[in-house]
Amino acid sequence: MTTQPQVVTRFAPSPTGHLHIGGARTAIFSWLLARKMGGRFVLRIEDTDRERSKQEYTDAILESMRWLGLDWDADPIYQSDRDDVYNKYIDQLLDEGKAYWCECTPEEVEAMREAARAAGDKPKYNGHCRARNLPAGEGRVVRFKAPVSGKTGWVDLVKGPLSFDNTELDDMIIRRSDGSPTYNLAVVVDDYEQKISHVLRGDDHVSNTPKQIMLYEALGFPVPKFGHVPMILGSDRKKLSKRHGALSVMEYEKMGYLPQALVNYLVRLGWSYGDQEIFELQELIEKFSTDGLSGSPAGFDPDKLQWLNAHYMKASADADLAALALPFVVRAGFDDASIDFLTKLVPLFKERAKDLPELAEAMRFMLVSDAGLAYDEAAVAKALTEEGRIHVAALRALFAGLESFTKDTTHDVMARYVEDNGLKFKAVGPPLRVALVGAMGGPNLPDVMEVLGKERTLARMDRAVTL
RNA sequence: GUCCCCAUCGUCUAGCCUGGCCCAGGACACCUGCCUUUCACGCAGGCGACAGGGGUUCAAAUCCCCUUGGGGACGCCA
Repeated sequence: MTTQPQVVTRFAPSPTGHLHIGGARTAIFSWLLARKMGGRFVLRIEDTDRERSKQEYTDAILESMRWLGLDWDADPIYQSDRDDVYNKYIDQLLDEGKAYWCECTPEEVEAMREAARAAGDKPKYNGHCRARNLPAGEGRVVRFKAPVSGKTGWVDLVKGPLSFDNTELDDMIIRRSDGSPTYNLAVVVDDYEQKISHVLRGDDHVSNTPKQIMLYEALGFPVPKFGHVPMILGSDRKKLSKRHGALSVMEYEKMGYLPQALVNYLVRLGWSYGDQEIFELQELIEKFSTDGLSGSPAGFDPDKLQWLNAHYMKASADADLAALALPFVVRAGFDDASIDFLTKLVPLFKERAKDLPELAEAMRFMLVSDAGLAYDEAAVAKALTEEGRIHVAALRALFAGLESFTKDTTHDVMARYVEDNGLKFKAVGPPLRVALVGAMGGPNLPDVMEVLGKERTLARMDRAVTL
């Protein structure tokens, strides 16, 4: 039986910072494509920049991936311990006359670029050492002998047919003077060795693609399919980058967003499936296709992320949301809060918050001690009038006689009280609310009382009438 | 400067490939109303876009060209 060539995608971060949302989005797309096609998703740490790469960033990136729910199929490979592999291929290119040693200094090359720029051309290396047949030597780099005519093109998964005139490209360095490979060489070698079939990456890589295709061809490797997803723009329509407002995935976690909300938001930013907005992870895998990817850049909209976050909070099981909220509750000053109590609180509050800090804040009046409850002055003035206090006191007496103190029994007591005295609910609701909550908003009173319990409910009412 | 890409409501987008069903649909945000003791949720409405100009065609958001605007890339970074 014949098998389809397996789909293998990859995410190849460079550990020079945390995983930011742009990187996270391409990682998600790549992961989705692999999962959808029943293929493999692998990781590669591109740490050839020895100056800026840090292990702690690698760890943080992997942690963010896990948090987002993206799993990978093999241990990540690190480019930093593959120099011999790269050199093997560089030597091959050298042997075949497809690359050459160059002794031009960075300053000299810069001068060439300046000259080209001045002439209105694209800044390029001028090929000074191309035909000199220099041997290896201290301080020398290896350059790739790029074709000087013709075109290099491919059919992009996102943008369709794309092509570049080879005269646009120069002889790129593939091996630095310190012996390490440069990005373009290392990517090609690794994508080949990891058998990557589909490369999904940011738009900022399109101009690297022809260079890489040349390398694939020179090396005799099959060329994978490429798809370039547009950048994420900030509110000022500028590219979102590490130094320009791109927040890291970790920061969203700290701000109290749920991973599924971030994933859903990021996926919909640049990808669509008809009019659908909400996608569970499993559904995303079923419905994802590179066909739905948009070719135009998208602006980041924090409001919509918030809306999705609110949605996923509402959709969460109470206990799960309670666990998620716990750290935020602790941070709000209640380090003795228990998951059990929070689990009872969550159903009353999850529709009233868009993120975890808001949730913790909304629950504050339930978490705080009865004596420590803060009363909003305006609310007290408005609802705890003389008449209001009379109702609170009367209700207090009725509640005190209750055997079973549940939302149903307290509700019945209130209903009967209102009816017996020919009142409107509006006359007793607000004063009771202010007595228990300290303010005018919040969940249904019977729900609040049930969770608070009889003792605490009465304590708050006692305190309120003396205010 | 050179090359590449992109262009539908404020934002994300559907529609564009395979012109007519689109005087353009959905979502976020915003506004109004309903529900409710309150806040929120929810529900029902509303506001709001085919960048401009030329073509092609009986017919263009959809195809072609130009202009404008935006983005990206031009590294011994990735």
